[in-house]
Amino acid sequence: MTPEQLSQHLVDALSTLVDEGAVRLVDGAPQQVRVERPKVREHGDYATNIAMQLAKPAGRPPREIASLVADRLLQAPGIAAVDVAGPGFLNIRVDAAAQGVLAGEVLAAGASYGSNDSLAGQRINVEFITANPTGPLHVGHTRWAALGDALGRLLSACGAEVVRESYINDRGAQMDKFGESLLAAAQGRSVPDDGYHGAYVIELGTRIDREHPELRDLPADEQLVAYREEGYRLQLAEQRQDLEDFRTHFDVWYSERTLHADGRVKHGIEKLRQEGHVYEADGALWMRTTDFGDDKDRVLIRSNGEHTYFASDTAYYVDKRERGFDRCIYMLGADHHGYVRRLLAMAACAGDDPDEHIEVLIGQLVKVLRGGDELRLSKRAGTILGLRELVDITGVDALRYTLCRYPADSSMTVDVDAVTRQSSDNPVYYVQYAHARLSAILRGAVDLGIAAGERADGYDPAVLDQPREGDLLRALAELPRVVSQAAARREPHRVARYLEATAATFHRFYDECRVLPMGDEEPTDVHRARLALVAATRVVLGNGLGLLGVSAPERM
RNA sequence: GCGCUCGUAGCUCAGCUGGAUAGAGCAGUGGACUUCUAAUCCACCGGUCGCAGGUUCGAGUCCUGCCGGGCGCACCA
Repeated sequence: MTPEQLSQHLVDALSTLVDEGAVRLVDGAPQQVRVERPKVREHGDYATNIAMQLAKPAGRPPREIASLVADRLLQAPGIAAVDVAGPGFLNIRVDAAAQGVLAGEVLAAGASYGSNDSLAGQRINVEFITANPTGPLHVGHTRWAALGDALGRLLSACGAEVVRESYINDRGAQMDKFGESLLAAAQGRSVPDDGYHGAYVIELGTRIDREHPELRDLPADEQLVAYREEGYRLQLAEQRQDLEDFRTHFDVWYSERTLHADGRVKHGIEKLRQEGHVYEADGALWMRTTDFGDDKDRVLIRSNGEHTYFASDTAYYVDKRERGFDRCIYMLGADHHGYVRRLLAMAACAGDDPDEHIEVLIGQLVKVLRGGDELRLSKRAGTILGLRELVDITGVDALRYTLCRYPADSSMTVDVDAVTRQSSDNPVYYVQYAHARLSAILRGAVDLGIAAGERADGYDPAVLDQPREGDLLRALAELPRVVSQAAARREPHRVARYLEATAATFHRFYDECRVLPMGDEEPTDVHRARLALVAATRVVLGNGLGLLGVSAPERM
């Protein structure tokens, strides 16, 4: 029995009570009842506080309602016991056989177990890592790469149509500074103070000089443009390669330049003008974002005729909506949180509902410790520990998992030395080890000629009546709600935490319950049932790791 | 000054939109491998949930005010 099925039994029980007039509720019986897994074993397999919630509207003591629900619920199939406890909790125990069938359900669903249709029909655009193509990606980008990609996988698992997008800031003054820096480096001059610094600038500059000696003869201004463009091309290619190697794939790389070149900026501003939120003042063109909660109005076109960055953003948003996305998710660093309000106001100015069509997630910055000191991440100062270096040190799995483990809105510290040194007690290995262990058992079963465990119907669910078996079954039953909740709340870290808890539950099961027959022992129903449970657990861990983009090894 | 955000065990962090005795990992102490992977398991140690009020049957969680850290407040990108 899954929590969802148990919930339904509770809903049914309550409806019956309301229909019979045993409980009077103005709004009728609730459509949903949440069941939770108690921390203490004595509180049953599942518990609910529904009676306490209904006490006030029903005008009766919670324990009295609980008692009525308990009697009714006991008549539902698969319910072994229902107790009223404390102020009015319902503690529920589920029949072993009813619980045991879950292993078969997991096996039947296979790779799709955990997926659901809670977001079916939604077209979602997920934008993350908006970087300047002027240097390697740093740790902050890396966090979003892991988290953004995982969120994309989660939303897809909930049935949404997801497009992952990265916006390229390839327009503006910083691009020229980049070009100047590269050229200076190529000519052996020192890089301007306000330019880009770091070893990669020297390397890139000299590389361009080496590969394109013909640029030496160009006039200075053309030389600058050539360096800027070649540097852009090479740097972007490197970013993309680094991300692909990190298993983060973008469906669309969106260039800010093309927004202007294709006239989409003009179109976007026109759209806002039609909505009536654009005006001219002091020789500049403004958007009246204060109509929708912004602190002040924002300039789209400066009095000198140049478009602001915000104008590009506006056009980009309008374009996303016109490409058919119901919802646009932005994942921004904490240093941009001051931008949130105007983005939401901008969406409202475009005639949209900010609660419905746009969503901004803020990720706290990542601190990096190395040698006990905090590393300041400045691209210009050249003190960068990049995605590439981090991956080289820790490996893709460990880094992705570590970055996915924490909620985006909490700051985190990555101690490079610790990650390097402790690589064997990183939680990712704990989960992966469980998967490898499960795989080893299943290999052993094949060797012994017991293949029944792989089949959904090849076992007797009723023999899975040990506490550790029940714990494990209930853990497996959680995956669907973990996935839908993690997706709904945009919190991939819940998947990681769930995997750790489930791996722990499995390790305890393994410690106490022998799965394969020993020696010359003949396979029994218990062996076959436990094999089904083991196979189901492997499916769950494999699917969960997949949602985080982390590999599920067969051996370690 | 205004705004956003975070303060939970020695360290890194969870805490399932208000539930029962606040949890993991690491660090520390002590145990468990003749048979499926010991990268594992078990036990112990460890807390004024920043502080003070408030809301209610019930608050780490919601509200207010302080204290402390981070970040942001452009006709910059």
